[in-house]
Amino acid sequence: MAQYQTARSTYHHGDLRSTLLIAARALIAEFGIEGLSLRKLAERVGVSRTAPYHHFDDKHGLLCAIAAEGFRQRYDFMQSSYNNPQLTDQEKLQQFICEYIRYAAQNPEVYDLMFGRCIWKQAKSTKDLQDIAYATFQYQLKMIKRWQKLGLIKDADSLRVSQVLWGAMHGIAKLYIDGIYTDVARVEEISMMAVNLFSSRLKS
Amino acid sequence: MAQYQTARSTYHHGDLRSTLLIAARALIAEFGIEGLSLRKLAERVGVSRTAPYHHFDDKHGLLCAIAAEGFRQRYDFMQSSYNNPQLTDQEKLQQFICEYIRYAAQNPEVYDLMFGRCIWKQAKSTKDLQDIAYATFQYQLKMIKRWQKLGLIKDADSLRVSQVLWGAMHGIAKLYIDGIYTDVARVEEISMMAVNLFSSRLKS
DNA sequence: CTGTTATTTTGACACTGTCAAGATGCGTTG
DNA sequence: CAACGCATCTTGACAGTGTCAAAATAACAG
Repeated sequence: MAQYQTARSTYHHGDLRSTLLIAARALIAEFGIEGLSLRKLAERVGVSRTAPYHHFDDKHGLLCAIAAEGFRQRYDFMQSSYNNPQLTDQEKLQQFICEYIRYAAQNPEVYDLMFGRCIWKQAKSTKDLQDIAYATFQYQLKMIKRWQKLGLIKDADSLRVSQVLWGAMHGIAKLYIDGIYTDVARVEEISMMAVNLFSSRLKS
Repeated sequence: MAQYQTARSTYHHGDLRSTLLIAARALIAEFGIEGLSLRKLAERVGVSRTAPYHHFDDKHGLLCAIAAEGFRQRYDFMQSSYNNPQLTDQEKLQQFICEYIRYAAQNPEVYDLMFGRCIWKQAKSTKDLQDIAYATFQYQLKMIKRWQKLGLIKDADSLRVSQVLWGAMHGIAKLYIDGIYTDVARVEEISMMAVNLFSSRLKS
């Protein structure tokens, strides 16, 4: 039963917080966000129902923590892609858009957590989370400004352009995640069309 | 207590199904989708907990019914806007985009129902619902093809263009609904930028 | 060794969706 | 008109859920 129990099984677990996070991600991958219950989680970890409450304020708090991890991961990836010297700027732009959507498609549950109402609609999203999320968007804005200077993207109000582009990526991702677009191969084609439409260097 | 009870309060309610739908929309507007419970709903309508089960398969079924209503409403609006002789084609395109996002912003809960995972991810979305949703997208595709012929939108694979545009509208709407974009005035500006970016007649 | 503190547990409460079985009354048929 | 069938509604029950309060336990500092 105690499948995720890492440390010796004394009364004090030792590293429960991170164990809970790992198990929670596994459960979410298996049953979806709706299917995650704190009690099931506690049972899997081999601990009592209310133990998680000493490491997270809330179920909400636990979800925030998972989302924050996702943001950090994405931030790192975006940065390393942008700084990759082997890519042309056009390729970076393409990779930015396609990888965004690909990440969302491959981590649907975490993505939903990161950008879903469950976290942002409530006023109580963690400060920690807000910071990393804001930084992520700022980085994206910075990249877009550079691409505009290079003439790869239409030169209009950078902030608004960035918001529309983000909207497009988010929307395509969401339509796939929520089951409206069902074919992942087509989503790739849609992504490429998005690259095409947002690039000002028109080929056709 | 029986605030939504319209007919005389005999044993048989008479028109429970539509009464439930009305009350459900009110509850959703008040507490959000997550905050809707069948028991609360039943109590408001002044009926027992399980009465709704004779009119809807499921809680899921009730939500589908509300979503279907939303689709019909949107379909009608889209059609009448497109057939409005007082608008130029450029204005129609702009209205199409802006009104889409405005509708979502003003009916966030119903919109979430219409396009959320809650309905589409489950395989059991009603046939009725699938039909009207499909028709809606087909109509949109038809409009876009026409706008392409008129040179208002870039002439590439219509289906893919349509999917990217839909993605953009959906994404912007979602980012607002879920509380990431918080200022409705800015969302209007973002919508206008979307119109600008998707129009091939560039002003700048 | 003693007391403080961080963890964890058990018990309990108010909710939720939904199934099974019984009660009620409308509508149609004999 | 009477009787039956069926749609409708109700009560009772069950297995879940998140979370609070109070008690139990172990680690740690003095």
